[in-house]
Amino acid sequence: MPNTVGKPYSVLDVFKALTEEEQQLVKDNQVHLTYRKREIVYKEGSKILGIYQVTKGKFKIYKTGVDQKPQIIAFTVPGDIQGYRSVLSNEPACTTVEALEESNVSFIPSEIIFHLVKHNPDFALLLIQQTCKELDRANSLITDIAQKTVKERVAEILLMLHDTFGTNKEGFININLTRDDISNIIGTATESVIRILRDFNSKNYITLENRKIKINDYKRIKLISESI
Amino acid sequence: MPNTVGKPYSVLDVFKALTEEEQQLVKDNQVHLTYRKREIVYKEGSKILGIYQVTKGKFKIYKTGVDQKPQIIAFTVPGDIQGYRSVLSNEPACTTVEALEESNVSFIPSEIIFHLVKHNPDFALLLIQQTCKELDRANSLITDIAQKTVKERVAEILLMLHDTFGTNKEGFININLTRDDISNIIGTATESVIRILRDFNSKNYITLENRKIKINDYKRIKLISESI
DNA sequence: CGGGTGCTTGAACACTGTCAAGAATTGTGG
DNA sequence: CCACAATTCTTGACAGTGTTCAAGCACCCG
Repeated sequence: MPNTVGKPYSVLDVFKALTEEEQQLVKDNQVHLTYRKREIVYKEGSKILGIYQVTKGKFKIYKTGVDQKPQIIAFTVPGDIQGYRSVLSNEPACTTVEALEESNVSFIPSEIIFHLVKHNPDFALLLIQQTCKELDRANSLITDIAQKTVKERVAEILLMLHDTFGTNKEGFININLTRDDISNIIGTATESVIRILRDFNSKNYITLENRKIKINDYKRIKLISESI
Repeated sequence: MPNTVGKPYSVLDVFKALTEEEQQLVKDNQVHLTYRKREIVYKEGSKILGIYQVTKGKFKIYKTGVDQKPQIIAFTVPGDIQGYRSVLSNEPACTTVEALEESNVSFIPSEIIFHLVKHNPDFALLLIQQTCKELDRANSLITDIAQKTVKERVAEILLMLHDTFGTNKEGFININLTRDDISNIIGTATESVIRILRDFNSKNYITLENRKIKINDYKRIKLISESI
């Protein structure tokens, strides 16, 4: 079975199941919000009043672990919805959502979401499928973190970032993460990430330019990520 | 936020949302199956044709990782449903389900589940909530494995097993796992688990009797699990 | 009661984390 | 837009945790 951690993030457009009337209902009740870099949409433990669909930009999703160290669980891509777990289960948020750059979201109040789930089974089904997708990814991440070495995980995360966010015209991955962020994805020390990136760089598998990363030898990185 | 890995498994009875008529439909279409120790309900990658509700016994749920090494993702308790992700997303199973002891399940064909999701929004909502619960647990497990030491994880897993499966009259945890199983939950070498269990045993925090484990000093184990 | 599986231990060593210090980059206020 | 402050990055040395390998023992099942 191929793991799914390394697969690019993809999104089910859960709203495609809506009737025109329902789409209008969403439109009439949604609120557009803008977040600047480092701004927080909601915090782990807080009550939230609706769901957030990302329309532009990127967010990191994390939990707070030992000694307040954040553990990054996921990233968003445009189209992603966040907060629906908390809303539908009527529980406090179990993760924090923080903007990585200037980003926009559309906020849709809980009542609307409940109304849609209650009246549109296709919408409910898509929501279940989206959750299952996330669960599958989480399970793969567990397996990876538990079994792979730090070097393998760094390689894997590079591929995932590459495939999820794409590259600019020079081939650099379209995301601005600190070394610390990367270490908080794979659960290791910042220095370890730095050393491994430097190592890949010196072997020319990747090119580093401050926070920008270009993958030169995709196949090689792939092999490393698969413990070969 | 308290982590949820250490919390005992609990189950939402998703079928409580059914009307009498629907319950009868399930009853008329379900099939009761028995599995002996080590028997496999379904394997990662296989197509499955319905969902399985555990009525008696215990199963371990795992993914296959590097070098075929299994990574245990979860255990079942009676009432748990398995396979619904695969069914509802119409994708191959992403985990393997294997009996830890003589166990019974009730198999309910996909069509019935789809019918219920389509016609009973409360059932759909419960399914979403159940999935969200599992997702939250998975996220906590990621954070734990990524950030805690092996000793802390062993302590945490002991508490989880204790709280999930309870103890017999002598105080031993009601589950029969090999050291290898335990190492496959927390992602470490079998020898490491053995050494740590021996250490806890020698300090009288726990009592070992072959595969049976009794927690003598719950508070101490709790402290260890929280990196204190 | 024999074979297989699982458990246990020791020793060597590899990997990763921690600490500290300095360099580079990024962000901010004027 | 510049200068300064703050943050992030980098490197080295070292410690410690955890893995691997190997060998022998214990338990359990047929």
